[in-house]
Amino acid sequence: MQSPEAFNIDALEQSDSWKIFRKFLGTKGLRVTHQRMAIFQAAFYEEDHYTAEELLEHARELDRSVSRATVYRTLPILTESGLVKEVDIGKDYKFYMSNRNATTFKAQVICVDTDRIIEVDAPFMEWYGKAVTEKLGMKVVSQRLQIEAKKISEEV
Amino acid sequence: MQSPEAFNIDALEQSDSWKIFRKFLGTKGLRVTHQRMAIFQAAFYEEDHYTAEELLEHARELDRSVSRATVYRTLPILTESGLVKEVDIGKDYKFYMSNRNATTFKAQVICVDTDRIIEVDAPFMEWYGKAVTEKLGMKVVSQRLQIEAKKISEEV
DNA sequence: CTCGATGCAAAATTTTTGCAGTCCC
DNA sequence: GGGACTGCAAAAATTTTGCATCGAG
Repeated sequence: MQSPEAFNIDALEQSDSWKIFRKFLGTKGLRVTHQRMAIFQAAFYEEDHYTAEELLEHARELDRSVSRATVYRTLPILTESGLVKEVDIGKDYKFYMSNRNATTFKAQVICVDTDRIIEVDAPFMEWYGKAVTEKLGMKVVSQRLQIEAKKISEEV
Repeated sequence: MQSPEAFNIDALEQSDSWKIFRKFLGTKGLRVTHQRMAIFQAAFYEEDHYTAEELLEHARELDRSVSRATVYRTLPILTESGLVKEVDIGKDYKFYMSNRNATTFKAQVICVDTDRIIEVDAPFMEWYGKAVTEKLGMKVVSQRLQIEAKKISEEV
Protein backbone atom coordinates (compact mmCIF):
# COMPACT_ATOMS: atom_id res chain seq x y z
CA MET A 1 0.00 0.00 0.00
CA GLN A 2 0.98 3.61 -0.36
CA SER A 3 -0.24 6.75 1.33
CA PRO A 4 -2.99 8.49 -0.62
CA GLU A 5 -1.32 11.90 -0.68
CA ALA A 6 2.08 10.59 -1.82
CA PHE A 7 2.04 11.58 -5.49
CA ASN A 8 -0.14 13.85 -7.54
CA ILE A 9 -0.83 11.29 -10.20
CA ASP A 10 -1.73 8.65 -7.67
CA ALA A 11 -4.00 11.08 -5.88
CA LEU A 12 -5.76 11.88 -9.11
CA GLU A 13 -6.10 8.26 -9.98
CA GLN A 14 -7.36 7.49 -6.54
CA SER A 15 -10.05 10.10 -6.47
CA ASP A 16 -11.27 9.06 -9.90
CA SER A 17 -11.47 5.38 -9.17
CA TRP A 18 -12.93 6.11 -5.78
CA LYS A 19 -15.77 7.96 -7.48
CA ILE A 20 -16.13 5.20 -10.02
CA PHE A 21 -16.58 2.63 -7.30
CA ARG A 22 -19.08 4.77 -5.37
CA LYS A 23 -21.00 5.28 -8.58
CA PHE A 24 -20.92 1.57 -9.31
CA LEU A 25 -22.34 0.82 -5.88
CA GLY A 26 -25.04 3.43 -6.40
CA THR A 27 -26.05 2.04 -9.77
CA LYS A 28 -26.38 -1.42 -8.28
CA GLY A 29 -28.42 -0.12 -5.35
CA LEU A 30 -25.68 -1.10 -2.91
CA ARG A 31 -24.70 0.99 0.10
CA VAL A 32 -21.39 2.76 0.52
CA THR A 33 -20.15 1.38 3.81
CA HIS A 34 -16.88 2.12 5.52
CA GLN A 35 -15.85 -1.52 5.33
CA ARG A 36 -16.52 -1.78 1.61
CA MET A 37 -14.46 1.31 0.90
CA ALA A 38 -11.58 0.06 3.03
CA ILE A 39 -11.59 -3.24 1.15
CA PHE A 40 -11.81 -1.40 -2.16
CA GLN A 41 -8.85 0.81 -1.30
CA ALA A 42 -6.74 -2.10 -0.10
CA ALA A 43 -7.63 -4.10 -3.22
CA PHE A 44 -7.27 -1.42 -5.86
CA TYR A 45 -4.01 0.16 -4.70
CA GLU A 46 -2.09 -3.00 -4.03
CA GLU A 47 0.72 -3.45 -6.57
CA ASP A 48 1.06 -7.22 -6.56
CA HIS A 49 -1.52 -9.93 -6.63
CA TYR A 50 -3.02 -11.09 -3.35
CA THR A 51 -5.29 -13.70 -1.80
CA ALA A 52 -8.56 -13.04 0.01
CA GLU A 53 -6.73 -13.60 3.29
CA GLU A 54 -4.03 -11.05 2.44
CA LEU A 55 -6.68 -8.58 1.37
CA LEU A 56 -8.41 -9.01 4.73
CA GLU A 57 -5.15 -8.19 6.47
CA HIS A 58 -4.56 -5.08 4.36
CA ALA A 59 -8.13 -3.85 4.64
CA ARG A 60 -7.92 -4.24 8.41
CA GLU A 61 -4.98 -1.85 8.46
CA LEU A 62 -7.42 0.73 7.14
CA ASP A 63 -10.44 -0.32 9.16
CA ARG A 64 -10.07 -2.65 12.11
CA SER A 65 -13.71 -3.70 11.93
CA VAL A 66 -13.41 -5.44 8.54
CA SER A 67 -14.25 -9.10 8.79
CA ARG A 68 -13.34 -12.07 6.63
CA ALA A 69 -16.98 -12.54 5.67
CA THR A 70 -17.25 -9.01 4.34
CA VAL A 71 -14.08 -9.43 2.30
CA TYR A 72 -15.56 -12.52 0.67
CA ARG A 73 -18.86 -10.73 0.17
CA THR A 74 -17.16 -7.67 -1.35
CA LEU A 75 -14.81 -9.43 -3.76
CA PRO A 76 -17.56 -10.35 -6.24
CA ILE A 77 -18.69 -6.71 -6.23
CA LEU A 78 -15.14 -5.55 -6.98
CA THR A 79 -14.65 -7.99 -9.81
CA GLU A 80 -18.07 -7.18 -11.24
CA SER A 81 -17.14 -3.50 -11.24
CA GLY A 82 -14.07 -4.33 -13.31
CA LEU A 83 -11.76 -2.50 -10.90
CA VAL A 84 -10.29 -5.74 -9.62
CA LYS A 85 -9.81 -9.01 -11.44
CA GLU A 86 -9.71 -12.58 -10.32
CA VAL A 87 -6.61 -14.52 -11.36
CA ASP A 88 -6.75 -18.26 -11.07
CA ILE A 89 -3.41 -19.93 -11.62
CA GLY A 90 -4.46 -23.41 -10.59
CA LYS A 91 -3.74 -23.16 -6.89
CA ASP A 92 -6.34 -24.21 -4.35
CA TYR A 93 -7.06 -20.59 -3.49
CA LYS A 94 -7.68 -17.67 -5.82
CA PHE A 95 -5.56 -14.60 -6.44
CA TYR A 96 -6.87 -11.13 -7.12
CA MET A 97 -5.20 -8.07 -8.55
CA SER A 98 -5.97 -4.48 -9.32
CA ASN A 99 -7.18 -3.87 -12.84
CA ARG A 100 -5.80 -0.36 -13.27
CA ASN A 101 -4.27 -0.70 -16.73
CA ALA A 102 -6.74 -3.04 -18.34
CA THR A 103 -7.04 -1.39 -21.71
CA THR A 104 -5.33 -4.17 -23.66
CA PHE A 105 -5.43 -7.92 -23.38
CA LYS A 106 -2.64 -9.35 -21.24
CA ALA A 107 -0.98 -12.71 -21.21
CA GLN A 108 0.18 -13.81 -17.77
CA VAL A 109 3.60 -15.31 -17.34
CA ILE A 110 3.71 -17.07 -13.98
CA CYS A 111 7.15 -17.76 -12.58
CA VAL A 112 6.97 -21.25 -11.06
CA ASP A 113 9.80 -20.49 -8.65
CA THR A 114 8.52 -17.24 -7.18
CA ASP A 115 4.79 -17.30 -8.09
CA ARG A 116 5.28 -13.81 -9.46
CA ILE A 117 2.80 -12.91 -12.21
CA ILE A 118 4.19 -10.86 -15.09
CA GLU A 119 1.57 -9.35 -17.36
CA VAL A 120 2.49 -8.94 -21.01
CA ASP A 121 0.50 -7.19 -23.71
CA ALA A 122 -0.89 -9.74 -26.14
CA PRO A 123 -3.48 -8.02 -28.31
CA PHE A 124 -3.04 -10.54 -31.07
CA MET A 125 -4.04 -13.35 -28.75
CA GLU A 126 -7.29 -11.64 -28.02
CA TRP A 127 -8.07 -11.54 -31.73
CA TYR A 128 -7.00 -15.16 -32.11
CA GLY A 129 -9.27 -16.38 -29.33
CA LYS A 130 -12.13 -14.41 -30.79
CA ALA A 131 -11.59 -15.96 -34.23
CA VAL A 132 -11.47 -19.47 -32.81
CA THR A 133 -14.63 -18.87 -30.82
CA GLU A 134 -16.62 -17.36 -33.67
CA LYS A 135 -15.77 -20.32 -35.82
CA LEU A 136 -17.67 -22.40 -33.25
CA GLY A 137 -20.67 -20.10 -33.52
CA MET A 138 -20.01 -18.64 -30.10
CA LYS A 139 -19.24 -15.31 -28.49
CA VAL A 140 -16.25 -14.61 -26.21
CA VAL A 141 -17.12 -13.86 -22.60
CA SER A 142 -13.56 -13.74 -21.30
CA GLN A 143 -10.24 -15.32 -22.07
CA ARG A 144 -6.92 -15.98 -20.46
CA LEU A 145 -3.51 -16.98 -21.68
CA GLN A 146 -1.33 -18.24 -18.87
CA ILE A 147 2.23 -19.43 -19.26
CA GLU A 148 4.04 -21.15 -16.43
CA ALA A 149 7.73 -20.46 -16.87
CA LYS A 150 11.01 -20.61 -15.05
CA LYS A 151 14.25 -18.70 -15.27
CA ILE A 152 16.65 -20.35 -17.72
CA SER A 153 19.55 -20.08 -15.28
CA GLU A 154 17.74 -22.14 -12.66
CA GLU A 155 18.05 -25.46 -14.43
CA VAL A 156 17.28 -28.54 -12.35
CA MET B 1 -0.83 -28.19 -17.03
CA GLN B 2 1.12 -30.84 -18.84
CA SER B 3 4.16 -32.56 -17.55
CA PRO B 4 7.25 -32.03 -19.69
CA GLU B 5 8.58 -35.54 -19.29
CA ALA B 6 5.21 -37.07 -20.15
CA PHE B 7 4.92 -40.34 -21.92
CA ASN B 8 4.98 -40.51 -25.67
CA ILE B 9 1.25 -40.51 -26.23
CA ASP B 10 1.65 -41.82 -29.78
CA ALA B 11 2.74 -45.10 -28.32
CA LEU B 12 -0.81 -45.55 -27.09
CA GLU B 13 -1.94 -46.26 -30.59
CA GLN B 14 0.51 -49.11 -30.96
CA SER B 15 0.41 -50.58 -27.54
CA ASP B 16 -2.00 -50.97 -24.71
CA SER B 17 -2.22 -47.91 -22.51
CA TRP B 18 -2.64 -50.26 -19.60
CA LYS B 19 0.89 -51.51 -20.17
CA ILE B 20 2.18 -47.98 -20.42
CA PHE B 21 0.77 -47.09 -17.04
CA ARG B 22 2.18 -50.25 -15.47
CA LYS B 23 5.54 -49.40 -16.93
CA PHE B 24 5.34 -45.85 -15.64
CA LEU B 25 4.61 -47.16 -12.14
CA GLY B 26 7.53 -49.55 -12.41
CA THR B 27 9.93 -46.84 -13.53
CA LYS B 28 8.93 -44.72 -10.59
CA GLY B 29 9.28 -47.60 -8.16
CA LEU B 30 5.56 -47.57 -7.42
CA ARG B 31 3.47 -50.68 -6.94
CA VAL B 32 0.76 -51.86 -9.31
CA THR B 33 -2.23 -52.14 -7.02
CA HIS B 34 -5.74 -53.09 -7.97
CA GLN B 35 -7.07 -49.74 -6.77
CA ARG B 36 -4.57 -47.74 -8.80
CA MET B 37 -5.43 -49.64 -11.97
CA ALA B 38 -9.16 -49.17 -11.38
CA ILE B 39 -8.66 -45.43 -10.95
CA PHE B 40 -6.45 -45.34 -14.03
CA GLN B 41 -9.02 -47.13 -16.12
CA ALA B 42 -11.87 -44.94 -14.93
CA ALA B 43 -9.78 -41.82 -15.56
CA PHE B 44 -8.26 -42.68 -18.91
CA TYR B 45 -11.33 -44.08 -20.65
CA GLU B 46 -13.79 -41.41 -19.58
CA GLU B 47 -14.86 -39.25 -22.53
CA ASP B 48 -15.71 -36.01 -20.77
CA HIS B 49 -13.94 -34.11 -18.04
CA TYR B 50 -14.63 -35.07 -14.44
CA THR B 51 -13.98 -34.06 -10.85
CA ALA B 52 -12.11 -36.09 -8.25
CA GLU B 53 -15.44 -37.02 -6.71
CA GLU B 54 -16.84 -38.25 -10.02
CA LEU B 55 -13.69 -40.23 -10.63
CA LEU B 56 -14.09 -41.87 -7.22
CA GLU B 57 -17.60 -42.91 -8.17
CA HIS B 58 -16.51 -44.35 -11.52
CA ALA B 59 -13.49 -46.13 -10.08
CA ARG B 60 -15.72 -47.69 -7.45
CA GLU B 61 -17.82 -49.23 -10.19
CA LEU B 62 -14.68 -51.14 -11.14
CA ASP B 63 -13.39 -51.82 -7.64
CA ARG B 64 -15.64 -51.33 -4.64
CA SER B 65 -12.68 -50.95 -2.31
CA VAL B 66 -11.37 -47.70 -3.86
CA SER B 67 -11.38 -44.89 -1.34
CA ARG B 68 -11.45 -41.14 -1.76
CA ALA B 69 -7.98 -40.86 -0.26
CA THR B 70 -6.53 -43.19 -2.85
CA VAL B 71 -8.15 -41.26 -5.68
CA TYR B 72 -6.53 -38.07 -4.40
CA ARG B 73 -3.23 -39.87 -3.95
CA THR B 74 -3.36 -41.38 -7.44
CA LEU B 75 -4.33 -38.26 -9.39
CA PRO B 76 -0.84 -36.70 -9.15
CA ILE B 77 0.64 -39.95 -10.46
CA LEU B 78 -1.75 -39.95 -13.40
CA THR B 79 -1.01 -36.34 -14.32
CA GLU B 80 2.71 -36.89 -13.94
CA SER B 81 2.49 -39.82 -16.32
CA GLY B 82 0.90 -37.53 -18.89
CA LEU B 83 -2.02 -39.92 -19.39
CA VAL B 84 -4.43 -37.59 -17.62
CA LYS B 85 -4.34 -33.83 -17.42
CA GLU B 86 -5.60 -31.39 -14.84
CA VAL B 87 -7.91 -28.69 -16.17
CA ASP B 88 -8.53 -25.70 -13.96
CA ILE B 89 -11.30 -23.47 -15.26
CA GLY B 90 -11.53 -21.24 -12.20
CA LYS B 91 -14.04 -23.24 -10.22
CA ASP B 92 -13.40 -24.11 -6.58
CA TYR B 93 -12.67 -27.70 -7.52
CA LYS B 94 -10.48 -29.06 -10.28
CA PHE B 95 -11.41 -30.96 -13.39
CA TYR B 96 -9.41 -33.76 -14.96
CA MET B 97 -9.58 -35.31 -18.37
CA SER B 98 -7.98 -38.09 -20.35
CA ASN B 99 -5.01 -37.00 -22.42
CA ARG B 100 -5.42 -39.47 -25.25
CA ASN B 101 -5.02 -37.14 -28.22
CA ALA B 102 -2.57 -34.62 -26.84
CA THR B 103 -0.10 -34.43 -29.68
CA THR B 104 -0.75 -30.78 -30.43
CA PHE B 105 -1.39 -27.82 -28.21
CA LYS B 106 -5.07 -27.18 -27.53
CA ALA B 107 -6.96 -24.06 -26.62
CA GLN B 108 -9.97 -24.73 -24.39
CA VAL B 109 -13.28 -23.09 -25.16
CA ILE B 110 -15.47 -23.34 -22.07
CA CYS B 111 -19.19 -22.88 -22.62
CA VAL B 112 -20.41 -20.76 -19.71
CA ASP B 113 -23.93 -22.16 -20.00
CA THR B 114 -23.12 -25.85 -20.03
CA ASP B 115 -19.56 -25.98 -18.60
CA ARG B 116 -18.67 -28.12 -21.57
CA ILE B 117 -14.99 -27.90 -22.54
CA ILE B 118 -14.26 -27.90 -26.26
CA GLU B 119 -10.62 -28.44 -27.18
CA VAL B 120 -9.37 -26.74 -30.32
CA ASP B 121 -5.99 -27.15 -31.99
CA ALA B 122 -3.94 -24.00 -31.51
CA PRO B 123 -0.35 -24.77 -32.50
CA PHE B 124 0.37 -21.12 -33.22
CA MET B 125 -0.52 -20.29 -29.65
CA GLU B 126 2.16 -22.57 -28.37
CA TRP B 127 4.78 -20.81 -30.48
CA TYR B 128 3.52 -17.41 -29.40
CA GLY B 129 3.73 -18.20 -25.69
CA LYS B 130 7.20 -19.55 -26.17
CA ALA B 131 8.32 -16.39 -27.94
CA VAL B 132 6.89 -14.14 -25.24
CA THR B 133 8.52 -16.20 -22.54
CA GLU B 134 11.93 -16.32 -24.14
CA LYS B 135 11.89 -12.58 -24.52
CA LEU B 136 11.71 -12.47 -20.72
CA GLY B 137 14.74 -14.75 -20.44
CA MET B 138 12.58 -17.63 -19.29
CA LYS B 139 11.64 -21.14 -20.33
CA VAL B 140 8.07 -22.41 -20.79
CA VAL B 141 6.95 -25.04 -18.31
CA SER B 142 3.33 -25.23 -19.45
CA GLN B 143 0.74 -22.96 -20.94
CA ARG B 144 -2.99 -22.67 -21.36
CA LEU B 145 -5.36 -20.60 -23.41
CA GLN B 146 -8.87 -20.68 -22.03
CA ILE B 147 -11.80 -18.89 -23.57
CA GLU B 148 -15.09 -18.59 -21.77
CA ALA B 149 -17.77 -18.30 -24.41
CA LYS B 150 -21.50 -18.57 -24.91
CA LYS B 151 -23.73 -19.48 -27.80
CA ILE B 152 -24.63 -16.44 -29.90
CA SER B 153 -28.30 -17.40 -29.98
CA GLU B 154 -28.59 -17.20 -26.20
CA GLU B 155 -28.43 -13.41 -25.97
CA VAL B 156 -29.44 -11.85 -22.66
C1' DC C 1 8.56 -61.05 4.96
C1' DT C 2 8.94 -56.13 4.29
C1' DC C 3 7.65 -51.81 3.54
C1' DG C 4 4.82 -49.28 0.38
C1' DA C 5 -0.22 -48.63 -0.21
C1' DT C 6 -4.82 -48.45 1.53
C1' DG C 7 -9.21 -47.20 4.09
C1' DC C 8 -11.08 -44.63 7.52
C1' DA C 9 -11.91 -40.69 9.86
C1' DA C 10 -10.22 -36.60 11.59
C1' DA C 11 -7.96 -32.38 10.22
C1' DA C 12 -6.74 -28.63 7.25
C1' DT C 13 -7.98 -25.03 3.96
C1' DT C 14 -10.69 -21.95 1.67
C1' DT C 15 -15.19 -20.03 1.13
C1' DT C 16 -20.20 -19.60 2.39
C1' DT C 17 -24.07 -18.80 5.37
C1' DG C 18 -27.49 -18.04 9.44
C1' DC C 19 -28.48 -14.84 12.77
C1' DA C 20 -28.65 -11.03 15.87
C1' DG C 21 -27.29 -6.58 16.05
C1' DT C 22 -25.56 -2.20 13.41
C1' DC C 23 -25.72 1.85 10.63
C1' DC C 24 -26.49 3.83 5.76
C1' DC C 25 -29.84 6.33 3.22
C1' DG D 1 -36.82 4.10 10.92
C1' DG D 2 -36.42 0.37 7.77
C1' DG D 3 -33.86 -2.72 5.59
C1' DA D 4 -29.32 -3.54 3.72
C1' DC D 5 -24.92 -4.67 5.81
C1' DT D 6 -21.82 -6.49 9.18
C1' DG D 7 -19.23 -9.60 12.48
C1' DC D 8 -19.10 -13.84 14.46
C1' DA D 9 -18.99 -18.49 14.46
C1' DA D 10 -20.63 -22.54 12.65
C1' DA D 11 -21.08 -25.00 8.36
C1' DA D 12 -19.77 -26.38 3.60
C1' DA D 13 -16.91 -28.12 0.28
C1' DT D 14 -12.71 -29.90 -1.28
C1' DT D 15 -8.33 -31.92 -0.31
C1' DT D 16 -4.74 -33.74 2.91
C1' DT D 17 -2.96 -36.58 6.54
C1' DG D 18 -2.14 -39.89 10.71
C1' DC D 19 -2.47 -44.42 11.82
C1' DA D 20 -3.49 -49.24 12.01
C1' DT D 21 -3.84 -52.76 8.70
C1' DC D 22 -3.24 -54.96 4.20
C1' DG D 23 -0.96 -56.87 0.32
C1' DA D 24 2.50 -56.52 -3.81
C1' DG D 25 6.91 -58.05 -4.90
